[in-house]
Amino acid sequence: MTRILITSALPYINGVKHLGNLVGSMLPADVFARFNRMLGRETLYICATDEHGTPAELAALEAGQDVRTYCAEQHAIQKDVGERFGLSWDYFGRSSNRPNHELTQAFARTLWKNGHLEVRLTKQVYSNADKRFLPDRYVIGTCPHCGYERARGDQCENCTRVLDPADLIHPRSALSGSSDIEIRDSAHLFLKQSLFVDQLRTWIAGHKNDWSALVTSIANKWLDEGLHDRGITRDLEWGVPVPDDIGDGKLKGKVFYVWFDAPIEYIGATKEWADATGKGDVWKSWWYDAKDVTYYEFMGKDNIPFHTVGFPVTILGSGEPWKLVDRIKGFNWINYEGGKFSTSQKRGVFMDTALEILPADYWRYYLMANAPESADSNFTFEHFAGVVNKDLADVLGNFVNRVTKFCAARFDGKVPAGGAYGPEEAALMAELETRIKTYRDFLEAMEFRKAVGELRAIWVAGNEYLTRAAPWTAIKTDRDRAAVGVRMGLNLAHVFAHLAWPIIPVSAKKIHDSFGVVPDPLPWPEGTMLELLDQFEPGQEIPVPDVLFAKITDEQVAEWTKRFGGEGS
RNA sequence: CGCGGGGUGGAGCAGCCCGGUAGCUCGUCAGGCUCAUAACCUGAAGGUCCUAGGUUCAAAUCCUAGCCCCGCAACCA
Repeated sequence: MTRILITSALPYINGVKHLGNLVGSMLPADVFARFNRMLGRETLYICATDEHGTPAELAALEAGQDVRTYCAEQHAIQKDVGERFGLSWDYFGRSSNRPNHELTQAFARTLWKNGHLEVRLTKQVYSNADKRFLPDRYVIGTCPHCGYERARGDQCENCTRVLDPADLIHPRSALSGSSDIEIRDSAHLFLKQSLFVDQLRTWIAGHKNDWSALVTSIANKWLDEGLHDRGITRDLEWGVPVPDDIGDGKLKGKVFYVWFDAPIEYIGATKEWADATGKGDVWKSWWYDAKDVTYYEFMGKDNIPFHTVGFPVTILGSGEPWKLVDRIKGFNWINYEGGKFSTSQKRGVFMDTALEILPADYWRYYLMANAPESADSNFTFEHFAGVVNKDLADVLGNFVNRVTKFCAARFDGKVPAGGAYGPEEAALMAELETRIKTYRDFLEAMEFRKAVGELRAIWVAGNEYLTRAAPWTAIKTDRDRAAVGVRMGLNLAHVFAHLAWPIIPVSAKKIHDSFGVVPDPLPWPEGTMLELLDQFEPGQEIPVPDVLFAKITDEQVAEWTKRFGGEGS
């Protein structure tokens, strides 16, 4: 049987991620992992913090902390908030941990041995004031083309021309503002990506039908523009050191570029998982010569080039049977109240503050129902409140509430006996059979927006049925008829919770608590509709659960819009 | 001519690959029901499918040109 390996793009270490980061990677990966676990498939969902690179060093500097301490602290924070969001990763590792160091160095050694790396002398900007090399974007100066005074070293955002830091007039450090900078020669390792263009093209073409247009078009774009050889080392302190046996000693004190080591951490974190759970070498069976594994990656569109070109070159270049990704699920952006989410400007809703105002399931449902799959989508508190109130509170929450309350009022809160399912129930079961199949197919295809739409339609079918069965009317003349309606209603609530579990696990569990259902993960509801919808023995007590979803008020919408930097702030 | 995505009733989306009288959710209006979180159910109104050409018996769907919005543009992650 096929094993399912899932990774979501690694969240960068510099602070808690916002909803835009979440919706494109970790959340859909989690939903998909839960879905696969429900189906009884052996599933491994791996994630980790991406900790190396200049921004981490700078963030640590700003926080007044040693970079190691900073990363350790931020990792703990992200792990905690992720878990509180219900992210069910099997392991949440760290790219700075030992397994990734070892694997990254091993991959580099193999690439070196295979002749795919070479040492080149490059010119790097060094700031004497900051005592560090500056990446292009941290050098600012006057644009030689248009005279714009705040042009960055890589590009002038005024005239959009691509620049070299050496072109800038009056170059200075973006960190300290010091113009005491110089150009130094620095040796670096380059990965000869250009050798792999044909292989990549064939590989990508082979996935034309199972990757989205977004993914293949971005991948092909990079190939079409000509794949440059890529520098994979940096003049930094914090990172995976280049081993002495690579590059004839010319690379002493350098580290690998964060984009070289970060994807390898997918493998590294799997080893961390195996180490932590006493599984020894099992980690390797997921990655090496793993023909029975289907590997899924989830990411925002900014990450696509690195997963369709960068990381695959590392794998292909090794010449070893490491697992290449099978299915890539790419997402567009989610914008915030008409603008961009911004970590630096603290604009938008972040995972930790989101949980301060509402439980995770509200966010999980909304984000999956509006996942930016075909185009960028826009988050507004108004829209959010509308969707949550309608779908979660009115359609699902109210359904569970009305059926359990009626059961409590008229049947002592016990599954009623009497009567038998008839044509009305048969029609409902026929509809649900189709819809549940459709829902499952959408989840299987990672079409989350459509899946949630179908889930909602399933809930609506329950409300429609209840209106037709009208046990509150039937009970006046035909107690058995009313009993049938209530029994079916209770069974529906139970099945609804099952189906919703991948998306809103906490709420699903709340419903199940009333029905005395305990397994975790829950099995996917298999079997005939009759088996599914006639599960409870008459007489079983069904307590009325607390209101599942409180409605969001207009006042809250106004307050949150203001508080989180929306329009008018 | 840098690249990619998008432009469909008031809002958010599906349909476009494989042409055949425009579909879903919200919102609005009317009705029903009264078990329920003023909820649920039924029905209705509302669209030049960005623009202009072209192909075709027939185009939201294919082709051409243009306009507008968003993102990316590789050593920033």
